[in-house]
Amino acid sequence: MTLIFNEREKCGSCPIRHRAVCARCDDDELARLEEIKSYKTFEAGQPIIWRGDELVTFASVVTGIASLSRTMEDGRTQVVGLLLPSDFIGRPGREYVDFDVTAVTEVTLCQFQRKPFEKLVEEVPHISQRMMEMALDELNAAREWMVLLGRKTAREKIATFLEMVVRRSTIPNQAVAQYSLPLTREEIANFLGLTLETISRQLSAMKKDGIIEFEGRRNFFIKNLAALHEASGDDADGGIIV
Amino acid sequence: MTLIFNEREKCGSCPIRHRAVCARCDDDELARLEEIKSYKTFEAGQPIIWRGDELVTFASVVTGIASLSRTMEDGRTQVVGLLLPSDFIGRPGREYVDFDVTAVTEVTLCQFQRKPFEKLVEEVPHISQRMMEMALDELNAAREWMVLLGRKTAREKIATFLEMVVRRSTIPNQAVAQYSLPLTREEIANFLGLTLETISRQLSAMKKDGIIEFEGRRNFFIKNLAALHEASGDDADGGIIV
DNA sequence: CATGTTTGTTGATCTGAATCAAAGCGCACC
DNA sequence: GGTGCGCTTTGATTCAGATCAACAAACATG
Repeated sequence: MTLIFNEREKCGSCPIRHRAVCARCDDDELARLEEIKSYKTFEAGQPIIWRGDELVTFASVVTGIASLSRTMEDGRTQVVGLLLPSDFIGRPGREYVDFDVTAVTEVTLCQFQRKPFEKLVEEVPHISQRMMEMALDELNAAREWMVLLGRKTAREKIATFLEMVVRRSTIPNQAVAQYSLPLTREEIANFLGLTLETISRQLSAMKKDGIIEFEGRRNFFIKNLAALHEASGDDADGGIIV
Repeated sequence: MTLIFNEREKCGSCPIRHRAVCARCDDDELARLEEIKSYKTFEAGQPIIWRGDELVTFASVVTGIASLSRTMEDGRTQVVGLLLPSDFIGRPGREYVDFDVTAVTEVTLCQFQRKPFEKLVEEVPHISQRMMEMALDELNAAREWMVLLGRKTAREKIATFLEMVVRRSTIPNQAVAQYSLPLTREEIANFLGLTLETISRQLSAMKKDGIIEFEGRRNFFIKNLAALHEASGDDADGGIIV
């Protein structure tokens, strides 16, 4: 459903396979990638790049979670996406960065130098095809999120968010059905277009309604998945039709 | 700024040049396009395709305006984008349609058969490159809109919308500075995540504040561009950095 | 050119979420 | 195992925008 939480793949040349890049690369192409790549780690909370910065490298998230956001002059901020392992950062063909990228947890990136990477995109057709597909997937995710932001109630927004966390959990430990919120209340609020108090209140309400159960601040169980889905405002099978 | 209102280009093989397709095509490629294309016209208000429909053709808007939207089970609807001449409809690699497409005005499409078009995308590298760029542009537009939907006030939303109309007007007749709303109050509301009453009230308020002046329902003048921009909540030059 | 129909305005009232304001809880750090 | 700080919860109040309800203006239609 979203750019948020994409499927992960292992890759020989790198701890993860960069979805956009190496899935169909031959040895020669992989070698070219090796030459222009480097790793960099950011601590939780650190900015990775700011809107308006000159774009000097592209990158793939290797571990951790980063957020893509925009902050207005008066401080209101909207998170427009989450970046998970294998997600791509950067936009071939642009000089400047469009949104702030921030490390939510500790984040390791695999960076690629801009010019040689752009050359690669131009010369290797399957890379631009893959990037097109990724961009279209993210576009769909962004549009789904527009519906959430524009038309859903606070409760529906949170239910949708929880469903997303459940659906995209790294380790789907169905046995216990225990999950973990990747974000603080405030970050969730900025992602859903609400305030942190509203997040807190709605989570409490859903707890009271027997839909979820918390264990500490981050960990939770789903006690009633059907009710959660019901509360999300999405039809039937949560956008399997998409 | 948005997918909405893209720059238009003339094209020999077609009343418009399909931004994604023919900009860099050679004669052979254009000939292949000719073979798989056909025109179709839809009346204002008519649905063009529904979410969930099987995707059988791609298309480029030739004339008119179409909207991309999602309607929830209870009727709440969110417009997630407007499609203008030269904008592309469809998603190579997908079987089904993700959002409803509706003719806002009378719309003429130039349609391409799906299979041969996908083949073309695979075989002609510059087409997938162009489509990637388009998708990335639209992604950016969608994310900007997410900020609007999630964090802007009613007045800011409408000011932003008016600015967009002004910036992207087909004929920038700066002499008179008269513009025309492409949508009804209700459509604007569904695009901005508001109700039609709020649109009407805010437009009246801006009229009272001497920012705009109406002539009939659709036509308006900007009396105070600086104030309009001020009201949009965007910084400095309206996202030229983007 | 009267008449119905759709679209837009304006007013009154309601309400969901924001805002303002304390507490409470967890957690890291001495 | 306190002590302080950053999160989180909860309560009271406000307010922007929704909702409900007329009415008016524009437009199409016979």
